Amino acid sequence: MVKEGDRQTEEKIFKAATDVFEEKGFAAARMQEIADRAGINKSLLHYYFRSKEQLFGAVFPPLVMKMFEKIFSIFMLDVPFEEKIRMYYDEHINIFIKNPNLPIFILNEVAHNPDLLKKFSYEDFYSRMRNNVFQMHSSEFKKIGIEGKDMPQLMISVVSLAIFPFIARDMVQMFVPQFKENKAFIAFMQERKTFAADFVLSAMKNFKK
Amino acid sequence: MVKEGDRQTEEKIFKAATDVFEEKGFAAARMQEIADRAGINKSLLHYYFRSKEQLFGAVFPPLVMKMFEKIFSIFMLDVPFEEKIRMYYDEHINIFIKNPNLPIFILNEVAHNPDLLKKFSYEDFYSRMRNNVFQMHSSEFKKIGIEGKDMPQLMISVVSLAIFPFIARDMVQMFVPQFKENKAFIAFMQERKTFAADFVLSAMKNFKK
DNA sequence: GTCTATAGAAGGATAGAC
DNA sequence: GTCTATCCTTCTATAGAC
Repeated sequence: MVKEGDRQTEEKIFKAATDVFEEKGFAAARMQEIADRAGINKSLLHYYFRSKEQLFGAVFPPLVMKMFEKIFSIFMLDVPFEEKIRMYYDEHINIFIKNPNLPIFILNEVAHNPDLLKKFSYEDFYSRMRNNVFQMHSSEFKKIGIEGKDMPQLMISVVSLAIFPFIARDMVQMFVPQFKENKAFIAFMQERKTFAADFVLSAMKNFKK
Repeated sequence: MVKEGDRQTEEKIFKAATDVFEEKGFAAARMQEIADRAGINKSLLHYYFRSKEQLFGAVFPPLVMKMFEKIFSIFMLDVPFEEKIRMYYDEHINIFIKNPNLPIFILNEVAHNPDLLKKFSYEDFYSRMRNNVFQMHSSEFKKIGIEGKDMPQLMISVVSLAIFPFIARDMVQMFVPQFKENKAFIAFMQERKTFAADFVLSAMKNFKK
């Protein structure tokens, strides 16, 4: 029978590991720091998760889900495209305001180890989403000259506008020094919800003219 | 007097270090691997560049310049905005096709050590660029309702569309499996030069209607 | 300037007591 | 299940011969 303390400790480790990996990245993360933040010692880490790799393997997938499930769920909704776009920017930017280094962390880890994505099988989401989005709005899209082959360019553009500012935050801060204040940067991203939606919808309106 | 061999060796080290850091990132890069690729041994690395940090410090700034000087030089040109946008996507995407992991590398390193940007003083580029771009095109912009305060949102959007696909390449490959073939991904990015330009220009055309 | 050999430090992992 | 002590490997860095 599992003691109550077990789950608690495992939970503390999991939380600490999530934070440290997300902040530092896999290569720079230290088991010592994870142990410290969890309020235990290194040995106990290895008792619960045999190795650094295993610990990372436990922590990583939920973070990927946190990053992507909103995209999927929103784009699969059966609502008008404009509403979908506005919902997407609202909710996804909210997630990144709460987890500002989630995107750079995930994308950097994946870039150095593409196998990390193998767990998330292609059929699960991606093809379904791409096809459904186009079919749902095909009549809207046809009017403005957007075809199935344009979908990748379009979808990637939509997502770019939400995620990139968080990835390039330090560069953005050089460009606009006020954003060194966290408050100001967040205000900028709040404003971006409507800016990005307007931008995309406006672009699509007369794209093929 | 400096021997000829010196510069050659230093150059080989510099090149090897650039490659390894760019591929692996600072934390995961190994001095041994740099030495191997340079065709020398570890001791000689330390003879030329006292420490890993110093070597990195020598290698990093030129890479930042490679990433950004095109943005600056093109946006400072005195040509119509549309031409500027098309030139920008053409040239910047070309750079990333040749250096696909430059963006994720730089942005990840900077995110974990913001001091890396201190060498690139704010006054050098950023404020000049932001102001000049707006003033150059203020009459064009005024017609379509774009104001000075919109500039950060606009500029960041423009850059997002070029850089993000390279940062998120593995995700993009899940979304469009064909892009696992390098040829197909590059074709996609070639096509993106005009897609992104059309997208931005179309968005701006009736942004405030 | 370049090498071999080795020191020294750090970090991941395990043994064993409680 | 948790701790202390310690091992082992990896990596950075230096000493010293040529």
